[in-house]
Amino acid sequence: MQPELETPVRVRFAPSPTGYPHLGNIRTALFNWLFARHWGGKFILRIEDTDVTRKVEGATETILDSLRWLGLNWDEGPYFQSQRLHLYHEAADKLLKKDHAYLCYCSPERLDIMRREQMKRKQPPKYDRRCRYLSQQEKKQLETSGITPVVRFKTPFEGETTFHDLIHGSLTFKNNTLDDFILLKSDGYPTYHLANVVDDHSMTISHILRADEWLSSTPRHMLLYQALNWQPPQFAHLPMILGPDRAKLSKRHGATNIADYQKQGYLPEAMINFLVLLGWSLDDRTELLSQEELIKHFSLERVSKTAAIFNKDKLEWVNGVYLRKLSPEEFVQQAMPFLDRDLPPSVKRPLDSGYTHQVMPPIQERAKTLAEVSQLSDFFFLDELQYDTQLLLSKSIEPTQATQIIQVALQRLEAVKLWNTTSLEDILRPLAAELNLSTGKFFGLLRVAITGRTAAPPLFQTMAVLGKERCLKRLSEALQRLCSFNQNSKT
RNA sequence: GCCCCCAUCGUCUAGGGGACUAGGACGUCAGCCUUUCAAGCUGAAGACAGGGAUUCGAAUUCCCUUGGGGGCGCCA
Repeated sequence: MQPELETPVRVRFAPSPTGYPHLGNIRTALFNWLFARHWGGKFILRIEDTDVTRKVEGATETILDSLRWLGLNWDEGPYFQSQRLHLYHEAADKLLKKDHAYLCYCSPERLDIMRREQMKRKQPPKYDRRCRYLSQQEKKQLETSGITPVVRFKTPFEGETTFHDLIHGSLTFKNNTLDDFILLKSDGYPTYHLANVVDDHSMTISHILRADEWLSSTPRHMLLYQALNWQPPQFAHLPMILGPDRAKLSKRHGATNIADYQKQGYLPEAMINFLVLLGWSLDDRTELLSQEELIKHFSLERVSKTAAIFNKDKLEWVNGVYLRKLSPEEFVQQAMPFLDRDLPPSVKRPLDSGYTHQVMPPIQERAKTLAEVSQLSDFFFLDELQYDTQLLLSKSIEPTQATQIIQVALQRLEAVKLWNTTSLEDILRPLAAELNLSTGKFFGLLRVAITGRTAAPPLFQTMAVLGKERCLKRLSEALQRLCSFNQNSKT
């Protein structure tokens, strides 16, 4: 599998700008990139914009942005097929001249009707090759008819096409199951098959690493290489990434665009680590690999043949691991834009950097994505806490008792001079005993009063960061809540 | 309908004739730690799709069946 020494590794990522790149596209890009980096070859970017009707504005820029975000830097390109039309016409002319192709005047309507009927008769939908058998006279007539023809390939009727795939091994297709596919459309643009073969040849691509969905068009491509008398590259068809319903990944699977993952606060390193494990493994235990390790160890031999189902839970786990590996400074830096974006507008901007640094350490341990950060930490930033007063009343604490407890706590805390994690613990822990309460009950009550929720970072640390003033204010507010709650329940 | 690919725990995978009582990870469950949550630690449940064949021996090789996926466009 080691590339021949005389053929330098040149691989390409060739998306079409008809939508935003999804996980599968990016995984293909990643494998190509890793393969190039591993062998010291070139990673080439080519935009296959030959379908004028499906072109999506901004898609190319999104593709480039996504690759940049992930650090999948390219060495050449992006090339645009729409700017290379002369190459495809040249090849089509060559094929026409060598009698490997012919002009076809059939209308899309005729082809459509034909296909429908074939389907109805449960037959494989194939072009009937009508224009392949046109008489000289018919040809002349059609030439002057004003119809712009397409160019079709003359697929051999007999024989079979065999090629070697680096992942699947030797594969054979019977030629009579293929039809005369179109090379050049009537708008002058090439189809995928022609453009792909021409470009891979002219860019001296050494290995084609693409998704399995292309496997069945490979014999067509082989036939083209033969007809053009070109040496084909090596093929490696990568397993597909499927949605949880086992179907090809698409919009209805929710977030499949790679850009969405950026917005949701996944780190590019985590994304890469996760994606590489979808179809490749180092051994029987390694889950976490750095970029350097990936480049060092990546090989097609360890690419699996089976399609993988995208598993979001594992992605979240990987991302959590990478998030926790960040230094506190790096984490704050990464989290800032998300806080700025997601915290309620009532929190004044710009955010206090020093304060945010104090808040983030316990959040870093808990966040699976950066988008969760604001949600996990908003009570540190908010002036007014919104929560259900019921939270102050656990099964075992009565409203009057809760009121008393908070009053006592408030009293003691008001007197505190040195406000830090240890001093708070030194005061509150004995107080639990004094009140004859379990720490769980006591701290739990205070936690709700201080944070407005039952699950939060450690209490003393939280209080220390919030500061004395804010804590006392929140305790008073809790008392008020209990007060009005008592009145309401009396009436 | 035709052609092609694929088949190990729910999911990602290790496995290339004996090292398999089938290993790891996510998730799940239980316990520990603990002021809650998270993290961490320990443990548990959990798979070779089925049937033939080859072989002293098969998750591993071959065949069939079944299941899943992909392709069959003037889309890529």
